[in-house]
Amino acid sequence: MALSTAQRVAAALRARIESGDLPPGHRLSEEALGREHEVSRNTLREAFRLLIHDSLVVHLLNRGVFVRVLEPADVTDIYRMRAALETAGVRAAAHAPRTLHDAVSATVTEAERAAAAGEWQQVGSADLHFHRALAALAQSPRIDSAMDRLLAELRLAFHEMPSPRRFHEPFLARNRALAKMLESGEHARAEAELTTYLDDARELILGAMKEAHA
Amino acid sequence: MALSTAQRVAAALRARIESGDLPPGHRLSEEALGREHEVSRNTLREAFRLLIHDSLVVHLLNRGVFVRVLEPADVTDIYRMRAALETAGVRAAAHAPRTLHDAVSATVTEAERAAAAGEWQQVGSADLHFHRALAALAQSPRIDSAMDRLLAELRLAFHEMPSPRRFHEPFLARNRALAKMLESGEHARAEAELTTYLDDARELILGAMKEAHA
DNA sequence: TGTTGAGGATTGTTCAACAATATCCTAGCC
DNA sequence: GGCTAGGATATTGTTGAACAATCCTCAACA
Repeated sequence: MALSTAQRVAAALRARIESGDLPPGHRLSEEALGREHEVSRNTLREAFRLLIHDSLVVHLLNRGVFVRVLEPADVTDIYRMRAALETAGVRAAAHAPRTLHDAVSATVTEAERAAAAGEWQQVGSADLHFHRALAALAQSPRIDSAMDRLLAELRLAFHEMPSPRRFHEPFLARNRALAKMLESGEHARAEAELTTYLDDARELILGAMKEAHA
Repeated sequence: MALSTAQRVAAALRARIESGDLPPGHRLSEEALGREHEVSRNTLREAFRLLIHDSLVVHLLNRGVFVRVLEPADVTDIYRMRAALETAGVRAAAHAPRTLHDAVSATVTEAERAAAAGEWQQVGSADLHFHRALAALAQSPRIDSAMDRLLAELRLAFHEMPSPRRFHEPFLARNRALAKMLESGEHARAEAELTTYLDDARELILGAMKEAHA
């Protein structure tokens, strides 16, 4: 067993949350989930703690854990921190090894292939990979894991998106452009573009959220 | 019951770690500590989880929990992420409300007062507060809590510092200068100074660590 | 209509027993 | 002498249970 039981259960729950099987706001009953996944309450609670650390769920005393509901303020906040981490990556691009640059280009290609196939869900995943690769240019394990957590949170907001295509399509070309700027060493321009890019993306998500709740 | 047994034990362990009674790298035996603190292993494990969240200890599957030991690579990494977050704060300084700017100045004054009193331990705390205040200019709760965790980790490295005064004294004036640049709107200059500032601080810590291990 | 309180359901805490795993020690081999 | 295999031992992982504390529901009541 390479993974502990709690880690295994946490991974399963994470998948169920990200797939929408366990929707935002849903309460995770200890008794029900313990029965479904065939683990004791103690182990399940340990799994919950792992998810809490990823802030995929929130814990309310004596009330249990709930799948996180993303408020507009959360989206704004997440994009602020993303901007900080991805900017750090872009600024360190000059000192990053070739493998990390190649990884950035690879994610753009991945997104373009998925778009050509009409797999807009996959385009979304590739887009997240692209931004993770940008932050990875900073060569910092702590930045990497912080990015992973942020993007996992953000995935919760995507559930409210009506049309993945309408959201992701405009960014395909911008991702490619950004990757090209990094390749050619136009770091200052890349940094400026990244800022407006993230501002635009944030506004699109906030707009969609407002629509969904109206 | 205001505090659970686990919280009480966690506080006791935290004190023992910070006092050096439980040195970095030391394994926290469930059986031994359970006997000493007169709690069951399960309760002790709950206490461990609280310490893990503060990253005061690390958990290795089937091997137990160990008092965290900071490697030079960790210090380098922490400073990379600090640079990303504090730079984000400085760049957002123009849009930050007055109260946040006042908070920055207040921490500088706090440090100067402690230095005048010869309380170099307090100067160290004030310095951490200063950097937290810088990051806070970004107005992002997630950045704030990430900074808190980074600074808590860094505190472990301070244990290896032979002379708090020699480390902190040179930065008193630089903190004041940085605060002044922000007040007067010299954002670009503040950003540049912050970068070299953090590089210098990192090298000082790395040097002290190398000395301690030699 | 709003409030109060009993009760039932759920989580919080702790425990001790059993299973799974790592570590250490010894014997045998090169 | 140094090294590897494998079994004894020590330690952590997991479980189910018991009990306490808290929240929620819903009916009775002012």
